[in-house]
Amino acid sequence: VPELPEVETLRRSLEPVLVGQTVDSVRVLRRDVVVAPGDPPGGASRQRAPFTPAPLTPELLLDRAAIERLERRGKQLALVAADGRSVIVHLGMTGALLHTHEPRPRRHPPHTHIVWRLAGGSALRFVDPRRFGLVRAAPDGHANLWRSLGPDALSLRATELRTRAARTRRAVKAALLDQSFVAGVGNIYADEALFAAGIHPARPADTLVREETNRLACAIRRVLRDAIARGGSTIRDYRDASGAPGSYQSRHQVYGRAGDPCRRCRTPLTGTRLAQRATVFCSVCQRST
DNA sequence: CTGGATGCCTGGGAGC
DNA sequence: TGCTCCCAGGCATCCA
Repeated sequence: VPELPEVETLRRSLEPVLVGQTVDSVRVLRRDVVVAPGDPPGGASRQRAPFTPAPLTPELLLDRAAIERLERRGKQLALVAADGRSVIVHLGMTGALLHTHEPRPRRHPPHTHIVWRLAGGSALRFVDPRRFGLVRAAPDGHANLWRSLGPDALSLRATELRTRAARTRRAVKAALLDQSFVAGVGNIYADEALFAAGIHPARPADTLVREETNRLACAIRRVLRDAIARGGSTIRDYRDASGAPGSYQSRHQVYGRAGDPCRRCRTPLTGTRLAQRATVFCSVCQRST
Protein backbone atom coordinates (compact mmCIF):
# COMPACT_ATOMS: atom_id res chain seq x y z
CA VAL A 1 0.00 0.00 0.00
CA PRO A 2 1.99 2.95 -1.20
CA GLU A 3 1.82 5.84 1.25
CA LEU A 4 4.21 8.75 1.72
CA PRO A 5 7.35 6.68 2.53
CA GLU A 6 6.82 4.38 -0.44
CA VAL A 7 6.20 7.26 -2.85
CA GLU A 8 9.23 9.13 -1.52
CA THR A 9 11.36 5.99 -1.92
CA LEU A 10 10.06 5.67 -5.46
CA ARG A 11 10.83 9.34 -6.15
CA ARG A 12 14.40 8.92 -4.92
CA SER A 13 14.94 5.76 -6.95
CA LEU A 14 13.51 7.37 -10.08
CA GLU A 15 15.33 10.67 -9.84
CA PRO A 16 18.77 9.53 -11.04
CA VAL A 17 17.36 7.66 -14.03
CA LEU A 18 14.71 10.19 -15.13
CA VAL A 19 15.98 13.68 -14.47
CA GLY A 20 17.72 15.03 -17.54
CA GLN A 21 16.15 12.34 -19.73
CA THR A 22 14.06 13.01 -22.80
CA VAL A 23 10.88 11.07 -23.54
CA ASP A 24 11.10 9.48 -26.97
CA SER A 25 7.58 8.08 -27.15
CA VAL A 26 4.56 7.28 -25.01
CA ARG A 27 2.34 4.27 -25.45
CA VAL A 28 -1.00 4.02 -23.65
CA LEU A 29 -2.34 0.48 -23.40
CA ARG A 30 -5.30 1.41 -21.20
CA ARG A 31 -6.89 4.77 -21.73
CA ASP A 32 -8.98 4.57 -18.55
CA VAL A 33 -6.02 4.85 -16.14
CA VAL A 34 -5.36 8.30 -17.60
CA VAL A 35 -7.19 11.47 -16.64
CA ALA A 36 -6.77 14.17 -19.27
CA PRO A 37 -8.15 17.71 -19.25
CA GLY A 38 -11.85 17.45 -20.07
CA ASP A 39 -12.24 14.01 -18.51
CA PRO A 40 -14.29 13.57 -15.33
CA PRO A 41 -11.98 14.53 -12.44
CA GLY A 42 -12.10 11.08 -10.89
CA GLY A 43 -11.21 9.26 -14.09
CA ALA A 44 -13.16 6.75 -16.12
CA SER A 45 -13.13 3.87 -13.66
CA ARG A 46 -14.90 5.92 -10.97
CA GLN A 47 -17.42 7.39 -13.37
CA ARG A 48 -20.82 5.80 -13.35
CA ALA A 49 -22.57 7.70 -16.12
CA PRO A 50 -21.34 7.04 -19.66
CA PHE A 51 -19.09 9.73 -21.06
CA THR A 52 -16.83 10.40 -24.00
CA PRO A 53 -13.17 10.49 -23.03
CA ALA A 54 -11.34 13.62 -24.09
CA PRO A 55 -8.85 13.16 -26.90
CA LEU A 56 -5.52 11.95 -25.55
CA THR A 57 -2.50 13.20 -27.44
CA PRO A 58 1.02 11.92 -26.58
CA GLU A 59 2.03 15.49 -25.69
CA LEU A 60 -0.36 15.33 -22.72
CA LEU A 61 1.76 12.49 -21.31
CA LEU A 62 5.13 14.22 -21.74
CA ASP A 63 5.99 12.99 -25.24
CA ARG A 64 9.20 14.76 -26.38
CA ALA A 65 9.60 16.34 -22.94
CA ALA A 66 12.86 16.87 -21.08
CA ILE A 67 12.23 15.71 -17.51
CA GLU A 68 13.45 18.42 -15.19
CA ARG A 69 12.48 17.20 -11.73
CA LEU A 70 10.29 14.85 -9.68
CA GLU A 71 8.13 16.36 -6.96
CA ARG A 72 6.16 14.60 -4.27
CA ARG A 73 3.31 15.87 -2.12
CA GLY A 74 1.69 13.35 0.16
CA LYS A 75 1.23 10.16 -1.85
CA GLN A 76 1.33 11.86 -5.24
CA LEU A 77 4.31 12.07 -7.55
CA ALA A 78 4.71 14.69 -10.29
CA LEU A 79 7.02 14.29 -13.26
CA VAL A 80 7.80 17.84 -14.30
CA ALA A 81 9.08 18.76 -17.75
CA ALA A 82 11.31 21.71 -18.54
CA ASP A 83 8.56 23.23 -20.70
CA GLY A 84 6.06 23.36 -17.81
CA ARG A 85 4.08 20.21 -18.54
CA SER A 86 3.49 17.80 -15.65
CA VAL A 87 2.16 14.32 -15.19
CA ILE A 88 0.89 13.31 -11.79
CA VAL A 89 1.02 9.67 -10.77
CA HIS A 90 -1.18 8.21 -7.99
CA LEU A 91 -0.17 4.65 -7.27
CA GLY A 92 -3.49 3.78 -5.64
CA MET A 93 -3.24 0.34 -4.03
CA THR A 94 -1.02 -1.67 -6.34
CA GLY A 95 0.46 0.82 -8.78
CA ALA A 96 4.16 0.85 -9.65
CA LEU A 97 6.49 2.88 -11.85
CA LEU A 98 9.15 0.47 -13.01
CA HIS A 99 12.31 1.43 -14.84
CA THR A 100 13.53 -1.15 -17.31
CA HIS A 101 16.51 -1.42 -19.61
CA GLU A 102 14.49 -3.54 -21.98
CA PRO A 103 12.34 -0.89 -23.64
CA ARG A 104 10.76 -3.08 -26.31
CA PRO A 105 10.23 -6.57 -24.92
CA ARG A 106 8.07 -9.03 -26.81
CA ARG A 107 5.40 -8.28 -24.30
CA HIS A 108 5.28 -6.10 -21.24
CA PRO A 109 4.46 -7.60 -17.84
CA PRO A 110 0.76 -8.13 -17.14
CA HIS A 111 -1.20 -5.00 -16.16
CA THR A 112 1.23 -2.64 -17.88
CA HIS A 113 -0.93 0.35 -18.81
CA ILE A 114 1.52 3.03 -19.98
CA VAL A 115 5.07 2.82 -21.37
CA TRP A 116 7.35 5.82 -21.74
CA ARG A 117 10.40 5.10 -23.91
CA LEU A 118 13.37 7.25 -22.98
CA ALA A 119 16.06 8.66 -25.23
CA GLY A 120 18.77 6.85 -23.27
CA GLY A 121 17.38 3.47 -24.40
CA SER A 122 15.49 2.51 -21.26
CA ALA A 123 11.79 2.74 -20.49
CA LEU A 124 9.41 3.54 -17.67
CA ARG A 125 6.28 1.44 -17.15
CA PHE A 126 3.15 2.24 -15.20
CA VAL A 127 1.87 -1.11 -13.96
CA ASP A 128 -1.23 -1.48 -11.77
CA PRO A 129 -3.20 -4.74 -11.43
CA ARG A 130 -6.02 -3.29 -9.32
CA ARG A 131 -6.27 -0.08 -11.32
CA PHE A 132 -6.95 2.10 -8.30
CA GLY A 133 -4.07 4.21 -9.51
CA LEU A 134 -4.34 7.11 -11.94
CA VAL A 135 -2.03 9.08 -14.18
CA ARG A 136 -3.17 12.65 -14.52
CA ALA A 137 -2.09 14.86 -17.40
CA ALA A 138 -1.42 18.46 -16.38
CA PRO A 139 -0.20 20.27 -19.50
CA ASP A 140 -0.14 23.59 -17.64
CA GLY A 141 1.58 22.26 -14.54
CA HIS A 142 0.28 20.50 -11.45
CA ALA A 143 0.13 23.40 -8.96
CA ASN A 144 -3.65 23.77 -9.23
CA LEU A 145 -4.24 20.06 -8.80
CA TRP A 146 -2.26 20.02 -5.56
CA ARG A 147 -3.99 22.98 -3.98
CA SER A 148 -6.59 20.79 -2.30
CA LEU A 149 -3.97 18.67 -0.52
CA GLY A 150 -3.16 19.32 3.13
CA PRO A 151 0.36 19.96 4.38
CA ASP A 152 2.88 17.22 3.57
CA ALA A 153 3.01 14.84 6.53
CA LEU A 154 6.80 14.45 6.45
CA SER A 155 7.26 18.06 7.56
CA LEU A 156 4.00 18.44 9.49
CA ARG A 157 4.35 21.12 12.16
CA ALA A 158 2.70 20.68 15.54
CA THR A 159 0.99 24.08 15.36
CA GLU A 160 -0.47 23.20 11.95
CA LEU A 161 -1.78 19.86 13.24
CA ARG A 162 -3.24 21.50 16.35
CA THR A 163 -5.10 24.15 14.35
CA ARG A 164 -6.52 21.60 11.95
CA ALA A 165 -7.46 19.05 14.64
CA ALA A 166 -9.37 21.72 16.56
CA ARG A 167 -11.62 22.25 13.55
CA THR A 168 -13.06 18.72 13.29
CA ARG A 169 -14.94 16.37 15.56
CA ARG A 170 -14.06 13.27 13.54
CA ALA A 171 -12.01 10.44 14.98
CA VAL A 172 -8.36 11.43 14.80
CA LYS A 173 -7.56 8.43 12.59
CA ALA A 174 -10.29 9.38 10.10
CA ALA A 175 -8.82 12.89 9.97
CA LEU A 176 -5.29 11.57 9.37
CA LEU A 177 -6.52 9.47 6.44
CA ASP A 178 -8.08 12.55 4.81
CA GLN A 179 -5.53 13.90 2.31
CA SER A 180 -6.92 17.42 2.58
CA PHE A 181 -6.26 17.32 6.33
CA VAL A 182 -2.69 16.03 6.08
CA ALA A 183 -1.18 14.63 2.88
CA GLY A 184 0.62 11.30 2.81
CA VAL A 185 -0.76 9.22 5.69
CA GLY A 186 -2.65 6.03 4.83
CA ASN A 187 -3.93 3.12 6.88
CA ILE A 188 -0.53 1.68 7.82
CA TYR A 189 1.15 4.86 8.99
CA ALA A 190 -1.99 6.24 10.66
CA ASP A 191 -2.05 3.21 12.97
CA GLU A 192 1.72 3.26 13.47
CA ALA A 193 1.87 6.99 14.26
CA LEU A 194 -1.09 6.84 16.68
CA PHE A 195 0.59 3.95 18.51
CA ALA A 196 3.90 5.83 18.64
CA ALA A 197 2.09 8.85 20.07
CA GLY A 198 0.05 6.76 22.54
CA ILE A 199 -3.25 8.11 21.22
CA HIS A 200 -6.43 6.08 20.73
CA PRO A 201 -7.49 6.10 17.05
CA ALA A 202 -11.14 6.88 17.88
CA ARG A 203 -10.39 10.02 19.89
CA PRO A 204 -12.33 12.93 18.42
CA ALA A 205 -9.67 15.16 16.87
CA ASP A 206 -10.94 18.28 18.61
CA THR A 207 -10.47 16.73 22.06
CA LEU A 208 -6.71 16.35 21.66
CA VAL A 209 -4.83 18.65 24.01
CA ARG A 210 -1.72 20.53 22.95
CA GLU A 211 0.67 17.99 24.41
CA GLU A 212 -1.04 15.27 22.41
CA THR A 213 -0.99 17.10 19.08
CA ASN A 214 2.67 17.84 19.74
CA ARG A 215 3.38 14.15 20.34
CA LEU A 216 1.34 13.14 17.32
CA ALA A 217 3.02 15.54 14.89
CA CYS A 218 6.37 14.36 16.16
CA ALA A 219 5.37 10.69 15.88
CA ILE A 220 4.07 11.14 12.32
CA ARG A 221 7.33 12.71 11.17
CA ARG A 222 9.47 10.14 12.98
CA VAL A 223 7.55 7.08 11.73
CA LEU A 224 7.58 8.35 8.13
CA ARG A 225 11.27 9.24 8.30
CA ASP A 226 12.17 5.82 9.72
CA ALA A 227 10.07 4.10 7.05
CA ILE A 228 11.79 6.06 4.27
CA ALA A 229 15.16 5.05 5.72
CA ARG A 230 14.09 1.42 5.22
CA GLY A 231 12.71 1.91 1.74
CA GLY A 232 9.06 1.90 2.87
CA SER A 233 6.79 -1.05 3.67
CA THR A 234 6.14 -3.88 1.23
CA ILE A 235 3.04 -5.79 2.29
CA ARG A 236 2.65 -7.45 -1.08
CA ASP A 237 2.93 -5.30 -4.16
CA TYR A 238 4.99 -2.22 -3.42
CA ARG A 239 8.28 -1.89 -5.33
CA ASP A 240 10.59 1.02 -6.07
CA ALA A 241 11.60 1.96 -9.62
CA SER A 242 14.14 -0.86 -9.80
CA GLY A 243 11.67 -3.44 -8.50
CA ALA A 244 13.15 -3.60 -4.99
CA PRO A 245 10.79 -4.07 -2.01
CA GLY A 246 10.94 -2.05 1.22
CA SER A 247 11.67 -3.57 4.61
CA TYR A 248 9.86 -1.35 7.11
CA GLN A 249 7.01 -3.89 7.40
CA SER A 250 9.18 -5.86 9.84
CA ARG A 251 9.24 -2.79 12.12
CA HIS A 252 5.47 -2.35 12.25
CA GLN A 253 4.28 -2.15 15.85
CA VAL A 254 0.55 -2.56 15.21
CA TYR A 255 -0.46 -2.71 11.53
CA GLY A 256 -1.38 -6.28 10.60
CA ARG A 257 -0.73 -7.51 14.16
CA ALA A 258 -4.24 -7.74 15.65
CA GLY A 259 -4.26 -10.34 18.44
CA ASP A 260 -0.46 -10.39 18.67
CA PRO A 261 1.19 -9.07 21.83
CA CYS A 262 1.95 -5.35 22.01
CA ARG A 263 5.70 -4.91 21.60
CA ARG A 264 5.68 -2.42 24.46
CA CYS A 265 3.40 -4.00 27.09
CA ARG A 266 2.60 -7.53 25.80
CA THR A 267 -1.17 -6.95 25.90
CA PRO A 268 -2.87 -8.55 22.87
CA LEU A 269 -3.48 -5.82 20.27
CA THR A 270 -7.09 -4.90 19.49
CA GLY A 271 -8.32 -5.20 15.92
CA THR A 272 -11.39 -3.19 14.94
CA ARG A 273 -12.88 -1.15 12.13
CA LEU A 274 -12.77 2.61 12.07
CA ALA A 275 -13.62 4.89 9.16
CA GLN A 276 -14.30 1.70 7.13
CA ARG A 277 -10.67 0.62 7.60
CA ALA A 278 -9.04 -2.22 9.46
CA THR A 279 -7.59 -0.60 12.59
CA VAL A 280 -5.18 -2.04 15.15
CA PHE A 281 -4.18 -0.46 18.44
CA CYS A 282 -3.10 -1.28 21.97
CA SER A 283 -5.87 -0.65 24.49
CA VAL A 284 -3.28 -0.15 27.24
CA CYS A 285 -0.70 2.02 25.48
CA GLN A 286 -3.32 4.06 23.58
CA ARG A 287 -5.87 5.11 26.16
CA SER A 288 -9.11 6.65 24.94
CA THR A 289 -9.23 9.72 27.18
C1' DC B 1 -21.06 22.67 4.77
C1' DT B 2 -19.54 18.17 7.12
C1' DG B 3 -18.83 13.54 7.37
C1' DG B 4 -20.39 8.72 6.68
C1' DA B 5 -21.19 5.16 3.06
C1' DT B 6 -20.34 3.20 -1.48
C1' DG B 7 -18.11 1.40 -5.67
C1' DC B 8 -14.24 0.71 -8.33
C1' DC B 9 -10.70 -3.61 -9.09
C1' DT B 10 -7.73 -8.10 -8.73
C1' DG B 11 -4.97 -11.58 -6.37
C1' DG B 12 -4.28 -14.19 -2.53
C1' DG B 13 -5.71 -16.64 1.45
C1' DA B 14 -9.21 -19.17 4.14
C1' DG B 15 -12.45 -22.59 4.28
C1' DC B 16 -14.90 -26.43 2.54
C1' DT C 1 -6.76 -30.33 -5.39
C1' DG C 2 -10.18 -27.00 -6.83
C1' DC C 3 -13.77 -24.21 -6.00
C1' DT C 4 -16.10 -20.05 -3.80
C1' DC C 5 -16.00 -16.27 -0.82
C1' DC C 6 -14.03 -12.48 1.29
C1' DC C 7 -10.77 -9.15 2.18
C1' DA C 8 -7.11 -5.62 1.32
C1' DG C 9 -8.02 0.07 0.84
C1' DG C 10 -7.17 5.23 -1.83
C1' DC C 11 -10.03 8.04 -3.73
C1' DA C 12 -14.00 10.31 -5.96
C1' DT C 13 -18.63 10.56 -5.56
C1' DC C 14 -23.10 10.19 -3.59
C1' DC C 15 -26.21 11.11 0.09
C1' DA C 16 -28.17 12.41 4.78
